[in-house]
Amino acid sequence: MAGDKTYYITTPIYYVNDAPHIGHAYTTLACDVLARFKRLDGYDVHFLTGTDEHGQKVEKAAQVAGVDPQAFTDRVSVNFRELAAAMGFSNDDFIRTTEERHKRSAQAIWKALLDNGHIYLGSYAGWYAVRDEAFYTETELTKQPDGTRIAPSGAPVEWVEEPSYFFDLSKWQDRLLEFYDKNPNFILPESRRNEVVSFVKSGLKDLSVSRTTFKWGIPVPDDDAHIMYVWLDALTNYITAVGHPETDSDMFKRYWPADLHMVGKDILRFHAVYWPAFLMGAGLEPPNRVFAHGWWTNEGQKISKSLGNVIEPHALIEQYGLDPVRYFLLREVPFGNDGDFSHRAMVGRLNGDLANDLGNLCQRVLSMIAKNCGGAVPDPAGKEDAADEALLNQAAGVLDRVRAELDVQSFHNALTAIWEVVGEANRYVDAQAPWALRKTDPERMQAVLYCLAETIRRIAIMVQPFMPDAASAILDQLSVGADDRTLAKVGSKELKPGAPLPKPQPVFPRYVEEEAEG
RNA sequence: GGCGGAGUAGCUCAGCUGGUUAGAGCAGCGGAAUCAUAAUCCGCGUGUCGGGGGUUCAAGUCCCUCCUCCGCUACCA
Repeated sequence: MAGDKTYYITTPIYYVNDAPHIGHAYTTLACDVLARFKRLDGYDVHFLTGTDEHGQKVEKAAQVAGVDPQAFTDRVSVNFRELAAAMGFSNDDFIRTTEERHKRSAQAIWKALLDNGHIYLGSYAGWYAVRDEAFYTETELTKQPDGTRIAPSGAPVEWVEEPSYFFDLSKWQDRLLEFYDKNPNFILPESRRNEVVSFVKSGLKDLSVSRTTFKWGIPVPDDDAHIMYVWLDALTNYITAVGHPETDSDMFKRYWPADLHMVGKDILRFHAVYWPAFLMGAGLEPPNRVFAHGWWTNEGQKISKSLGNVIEPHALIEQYGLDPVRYFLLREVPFGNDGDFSHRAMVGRLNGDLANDLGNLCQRVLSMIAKNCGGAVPDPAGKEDAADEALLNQAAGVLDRVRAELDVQSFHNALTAIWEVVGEANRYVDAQAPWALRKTDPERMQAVLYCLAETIRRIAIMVQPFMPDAASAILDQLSVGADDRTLAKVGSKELKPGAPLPKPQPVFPRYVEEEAEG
């Protein structure tokens, strides 16, 4: 039913064992804004998120909880669905790697890789610490005076060999470099791209893609002694969700390759190196882009469980409101950079940008209309002048900038561009002084208020992807119909003079500090 | 160690292939206005553009060097 423009965007699937925190919310939020924007821009969007449920950590966590792994993941996976609901995310699907559709898909990609000669059985050898149940590289180890080595954790290590299937990653170096070269925006930001390119240039080793030391995973086809390496399993979710292994299906042909995999910088390599190699090895196209965003600190402090300063999305929403939090996360920090979350900065954005600039703009204009125009859309009645056209044109023209910024995931620049219009509208109010025109030239006052209402309408439409509820509240107050809120409506005068308007309501209440004690 | 990035006003940052008196937002100070959520608008910055050297008619913007900070340098995900 939708048009021929499609947009497939994914979050990473979150490791189900983690408690949802600001990082998860941030990643999915960025995708949500892009998905919403593209939908408003006429795209057929598929927006995927989900949970990664296999692996040794989950197996152990389930053991500790005294339940079987499936029951355990059934329980904790819900936490991420609740996060999505709380943050207002508009994902079209929520995938879990323990679902049957995914098991089929993962085993199919394995078979394709095997059939194409990219997977072989060998043995994995390395320094293994029994106590940590982990392998370590030579460089991570410390040599002791007696010649033995110990892990960073202090655990003794031993040289062990175990059978393992390998993916022939070493053969993909040139093809990956060629791919990066031909697709300069495959990895963003550019600095991350440089890191990946230099990593690949330094040489690739074949990748162990099966495990025999634990059981909680997808069995390797025709060899139950092995389970698939969690990353091969996990990454495959992106194609499972669009119908793989039915690569001839309408869904697969429609959405693959994905337009964007959004990831945190910590998992870039898996997405920018392994994943395209896996896909090409299986005869499938790599995605169009992987964007690696940064991390948040809390009041200048690195966030960690041991410091106890983890930021919970629910707590933020509770304290500041959902839309202000969404706005802050994408406006405060250039997307791609690390950023700091502080109460002071949050309140500054909320009271400054939202309550004072946009919220008050709406309130002052809508209440003047309510009081002086009979609670209906004002009638410009041929009293428009050049200043009006200038403002309206700016409001219409900014859409192209917003679109261009979002196409490179520059959320902060997109918002800055919209807020330039907000600022211009506030200056226009002061310059036109409709409260004075009320006595001297009521018809001109109507034209001014019409221009402002129309400008606010355009702003609100563009704000929708970022702050769906607030934007909706503004558009409701302008009596804009549900079908008239697309980006296609930004550039034309849509408000009908005389159309009745509801009573104005403040959209962004100021944040008032609790009384300081003492 | 190797590779890469960064160091610009109190704070957060823009400044593309070198070219008018180096910019924005926030914070601060002064003023105007009163429609509005005491919100808005206007005005105010002598910044060694990390240090030093060089190329050029001209450098924050190119080259060399030094200092500081950060990221990557593979198999827990």
